Amino acid sequence: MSIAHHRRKQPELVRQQLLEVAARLSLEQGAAGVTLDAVSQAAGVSKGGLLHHFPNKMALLNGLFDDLTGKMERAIEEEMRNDPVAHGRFTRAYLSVVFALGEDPDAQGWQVLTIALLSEPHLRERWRLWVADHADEFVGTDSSPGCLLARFAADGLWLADILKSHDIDRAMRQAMRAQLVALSLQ
Amino acid sequence: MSIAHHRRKQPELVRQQLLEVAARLSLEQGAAGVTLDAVSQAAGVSKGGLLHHFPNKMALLNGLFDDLTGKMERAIEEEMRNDPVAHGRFTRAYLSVVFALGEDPDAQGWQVLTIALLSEPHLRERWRLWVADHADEFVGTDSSPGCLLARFAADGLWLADILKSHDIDRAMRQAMRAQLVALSLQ
DNA sequence: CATAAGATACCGTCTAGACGGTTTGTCAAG
DNA sequence: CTTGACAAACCGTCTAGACGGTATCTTATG
Repeated sequence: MSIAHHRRKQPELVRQQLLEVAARLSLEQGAAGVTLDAVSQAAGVSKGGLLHHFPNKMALLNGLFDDLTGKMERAIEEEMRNDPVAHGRFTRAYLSVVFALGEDPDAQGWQVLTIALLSEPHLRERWRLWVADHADEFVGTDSSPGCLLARFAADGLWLADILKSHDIDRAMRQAMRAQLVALSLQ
Repeated sequence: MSIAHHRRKQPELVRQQLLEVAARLSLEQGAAGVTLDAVSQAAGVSKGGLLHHFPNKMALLNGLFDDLTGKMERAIEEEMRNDPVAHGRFTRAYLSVVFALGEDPDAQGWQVLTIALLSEPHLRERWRLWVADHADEFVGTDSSPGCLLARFAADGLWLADILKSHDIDRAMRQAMRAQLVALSLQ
């Protein structure tokens, strides 16, 4: 007899809400803040409702992971399509996405979430696989020391963005990006 | 009247044990594995004993953090003393320490622990401060784009070491390090 | 140098609450 | 009228921490 029982059913929307809320909570309170109670409550759904969409907590975290890597994947593919040079193409797309991440305020949550995910051993392994798979796929064009270094530097910048430990102005960012792009061609 | 009551008291050793065990647990089971019960039991101390040395869980985590940054600090100072060139001296010391970290199998735990620590918002803030302080201290010699990039790349490599996502052979590592040292002089 | 007095280093038990998950029930849409 | 989408109550386990007690260590004093 609750309100939620009477409202229009919209499972896909609720599912999305749950993922979004879980991401926000991990941003604000760290990985420990992502509890079934907290997530379901903040999403305006009962715990039973949450567990209907994700049969257990791991499934929720995996869903989060899939969501993130999916977006990343698409952004990278998009960038690669617009790059005529084969050598280092993946690396440049990667740079592009990571740099964009640091500049878009919307994407902030995205980043801290990644840290939270990394603290879960199972998800760390999944990420390892993701990276290894991509390194493998583009071994012909993106395995030079220059490309590797460029991607490492991008990761470091991404980490710095998360921690907000340096504040780097736009000009500096662009200069660094140019230098890394040059590295990717090397 | 337990055995432990009668054994020789050795507070400093017990304290060290507790920190060591906590680090090991976070390595093996992720941040969630670091519970007062697990740590105290694995260290052969009662939970009361643990809470005598560290009045609450946060104090234990802070202790871990202090331990790690302390070691890092000393290693960096040591390296800096042996570097005659002023420009980029801190960056090169940083590179040296981070590269050494990836090569020393003993230091493996060190790394994963860092991830676990980063998932705790309070400790993430402490790390941010650590980085910002050092960047500030050496702003005269280590704030060029080259130095910044070199340190970012080192962080990226460190992340890769944690995830074991790439396996980079020794020659490649040395080549990359040489390139980053060159960057630090730029 | 012996020893009493206090400080320090623990131990073992207990508790309140949080957490992941189960079960049972209710409503609505096709 | 069956099934998918939830709600609500409940359970067992785990966790952080409080607490009171006991054994060892240190230091000051006679």
